[in-house]
Amino acid sequence: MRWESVGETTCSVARALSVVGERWTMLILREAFLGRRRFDEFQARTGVARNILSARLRALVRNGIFERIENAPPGDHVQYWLTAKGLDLYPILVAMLRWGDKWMACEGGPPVELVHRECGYKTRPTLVCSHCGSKIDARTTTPVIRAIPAQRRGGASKARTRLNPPRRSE
Amino acid sequence: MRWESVGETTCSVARALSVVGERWTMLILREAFLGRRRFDEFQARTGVARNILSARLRALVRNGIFERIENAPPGDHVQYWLTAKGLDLYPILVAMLRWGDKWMACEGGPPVELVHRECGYKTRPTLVCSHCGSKIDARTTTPVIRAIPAQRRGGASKARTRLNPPRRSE
DNA sequence: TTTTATAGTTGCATTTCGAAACCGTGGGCG
DNA sequence: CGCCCACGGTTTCGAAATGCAACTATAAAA
Repeated sequence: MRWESVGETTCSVARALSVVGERWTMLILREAFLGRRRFDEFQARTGVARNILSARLRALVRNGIFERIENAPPGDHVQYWLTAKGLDLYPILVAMLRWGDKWMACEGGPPVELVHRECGYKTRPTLVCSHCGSKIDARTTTPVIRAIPAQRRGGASKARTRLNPPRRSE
Repeated sequence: MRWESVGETTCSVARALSVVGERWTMLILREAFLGRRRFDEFQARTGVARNILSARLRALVRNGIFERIENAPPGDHVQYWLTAKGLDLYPILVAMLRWGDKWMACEGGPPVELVHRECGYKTRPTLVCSHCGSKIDARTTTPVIRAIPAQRRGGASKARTRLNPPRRSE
């Protein structure tokens, strides 16, 4: 299977990855969420090669993540603005930030912290249940398959695996 | 800049991406969170080529995401178990799932839903502020840079960009 | 003994990436 | 006018990653 066809799956994760799953794309988006909007800014901040950046930006515009604005003041430069669809990628970025902070920490603590402007305090955004409001993790959540996602091979006989969420001993 | 060196950045997002940012990796993890543990299961479910899968699994084990267990019952097969570090990637996957559900929806609604076992209800996990508990998004949060992340070029004079979070008119 | 299942590895054609050079437009300026 | 620079790319080309199929190794089953 080629990577380009993961977006044609019925899986929402795969579809999301078809938009943001390429190398550099999330780093470009990181810069966008930090307020950068120009080609050369993205290039200098992320270190991505210019041709790759060009291709990624084009794809992101095509996928409705960025809006490309020419002749934008000040200076009439080209600018890339996050759309509502793009802004909505924020939780993915934050989830990566939090995991990186926890498991790949630099010496001296996380280089970026978030402030929640509504309450004014530093925040470490957390995933909670939309129903009961308590914290969510892999152990306390069960996936329920609704549509059968196109079995690749027919072999669903005795080797059928259970769809239980993972539970380790530790 | 080569992709392999993004993990040496001080940015937590980049460091996270150095572990889960390769093609196929998140799809392999999706299957892991669905309870798959075996090589051929991952292969059949994701459609990734076997050599690529082999390389990804090796890297994930090296990075402490999977634990590789040989001679595991039943059947003495090799199994890949998520470690605590791996299980903690769940919010990233869920964030992608939620975004895909919202913006790349299939006809007929999302193919997978989540049930929160603690409360017993279907849940759509949401990111909230760890301090005040209200919903978080890109508009209501401000990043604060703590350590200066190694400027690539010196040009931080008048062209210095503001570090404001993006705000669109729409 | 032969077949099957599992977990890979190998070889090779194709695709993508990465670095640097180049290009086109527009402005500032002497 | 003629020159230089900033910006936003594109082009070129060698290097690396990917994708597919075939092959291997090991152990169990038939």
